[in-house]
Amino acid sequence: MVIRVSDFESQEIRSLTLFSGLDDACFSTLMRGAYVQNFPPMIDLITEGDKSDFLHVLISGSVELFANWSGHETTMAVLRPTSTFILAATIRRARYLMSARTLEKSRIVLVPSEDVSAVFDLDPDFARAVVTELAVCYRANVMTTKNLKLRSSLERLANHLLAARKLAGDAQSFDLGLEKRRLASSLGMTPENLSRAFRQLKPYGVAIDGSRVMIADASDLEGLAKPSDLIDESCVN
Amino acid sequence: MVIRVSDFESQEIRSLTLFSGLDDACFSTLMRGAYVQNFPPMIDLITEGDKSDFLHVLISGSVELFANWSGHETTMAVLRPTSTFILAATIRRARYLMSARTLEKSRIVLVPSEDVSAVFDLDPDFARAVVTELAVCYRANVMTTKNLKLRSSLERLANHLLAARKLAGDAQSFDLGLEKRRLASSLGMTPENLSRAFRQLKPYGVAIDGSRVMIADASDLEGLAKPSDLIDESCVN
DNA sequence: GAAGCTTTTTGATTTGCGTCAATTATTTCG
DNA sequence: CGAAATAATTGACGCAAATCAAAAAGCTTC
Repeated sequence: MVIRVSDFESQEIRSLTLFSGLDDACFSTLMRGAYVQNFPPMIDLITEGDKSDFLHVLISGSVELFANWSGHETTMAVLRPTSTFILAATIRRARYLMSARTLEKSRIVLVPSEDVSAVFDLDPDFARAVVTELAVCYRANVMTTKNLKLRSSLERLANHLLAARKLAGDAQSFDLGLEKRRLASSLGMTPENLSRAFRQLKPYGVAIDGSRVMIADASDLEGLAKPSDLIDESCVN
Repeated sequence: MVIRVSDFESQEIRSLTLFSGLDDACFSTLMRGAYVQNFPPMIDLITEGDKSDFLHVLISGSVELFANWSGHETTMAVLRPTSTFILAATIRRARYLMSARTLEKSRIVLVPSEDVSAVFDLDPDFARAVVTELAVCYRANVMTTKNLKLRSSLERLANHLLAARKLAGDAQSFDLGLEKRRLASSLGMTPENLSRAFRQLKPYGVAIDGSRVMIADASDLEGLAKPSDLIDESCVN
């Protein structure tokens, strides 16, 4: 059964950079073919290698992008609302390079690839929005690569914590927001190593209780992390 | 002094996917403001952190994209003709995330960012070409991340050699095409470790003499490398 | 609230890979 | 061409991080 996108959600989707510049007619075209779906946690949404059919928009909950090779699995990113995913595959009409699963109960809008393509040609503003969104994602990916190749796992963790703190409005304490094993995988390390890394950060004023992180003095941690806006600019997708 | 783009080079640039669909008027607009420049080897073209002003098109020679952090440097990619670079920064009008330098004597076309932007709005075909190019680059980057996170350095080398062999038309022997230390950096390893890795590949029929690589039996090496078109699809940029 | 699961932590051990240092090969350039 | 510089290789060593194993702590679920 197809479930239409509600007006309320429409509003929310519209607030995304990808859709904000769009004129009403075009936006309606996109939403007409789109449908919303609720998913329980740990549901596979897409599998790498499959052909892409829909642009996904995460409205609530959280989604993990991950990849497999030769028996190994790695977390590529953890997405939170409101963000789009697999835009590149949608545009290329190519096979997915990553798989996706829900982590929490999630609400997701699915926009048919053909509609995205059609509106792209119809509305120059949308075209510009798509290319901007893609450029942002591209740059985020470059940052990921730099992060992996230039930093040790301890430095990656330190920078992640500083970024998370910033996202939490520079709060003195904040929630980790995801399981530690997934954080570990996303940072390119094992859960065991992450656990030890947290202890190594104690002298820098980092305390952790469950999923609650407390950073006593951010500038202390920054001394170790050496954050750079050419690597750490917070960009979800 | 501004050097115009020759007709011959014009032809070559046009053959790029980015420009192929473009109508003549728009292409002329782009080329009118563009200029060509010759660079000796080892010349810094752009520096990460600087604001982007030009879309770069490599016509001949080769260019290294690299990044620095806290005293470390890593090779992000080595480009060969004909390819564009820093398209994402151009579109976002943002600061470069990577630096670039010539490796060989190179000929490069510089297209002002404003012109790219203007033609993007003017010509839907160009808009589509830009978004396609960007999507390709994005996907290449995702592959890089998967390569780094899912494979050991030996596996990365093995897959690189198989990809290079393919690029050389499945020739039994081919040139490495870049210094070993840059290859090492681009694969995320040290020169010393690369040297050892080459020796480890001997039992798999890999021989190396200077920059000449010989692969006796590709299928043998594939047994180790386990190449996947979701990671190894050859895409330069 | 206890039983059974999963996740996290901790410790012991191994290993892949980086670092340091020295030698050999290769390239550059006067 | 030969000297100097740069790259590549090799060996010894150390460290970061993975693996293995087991205990502890958190979650479910009935």
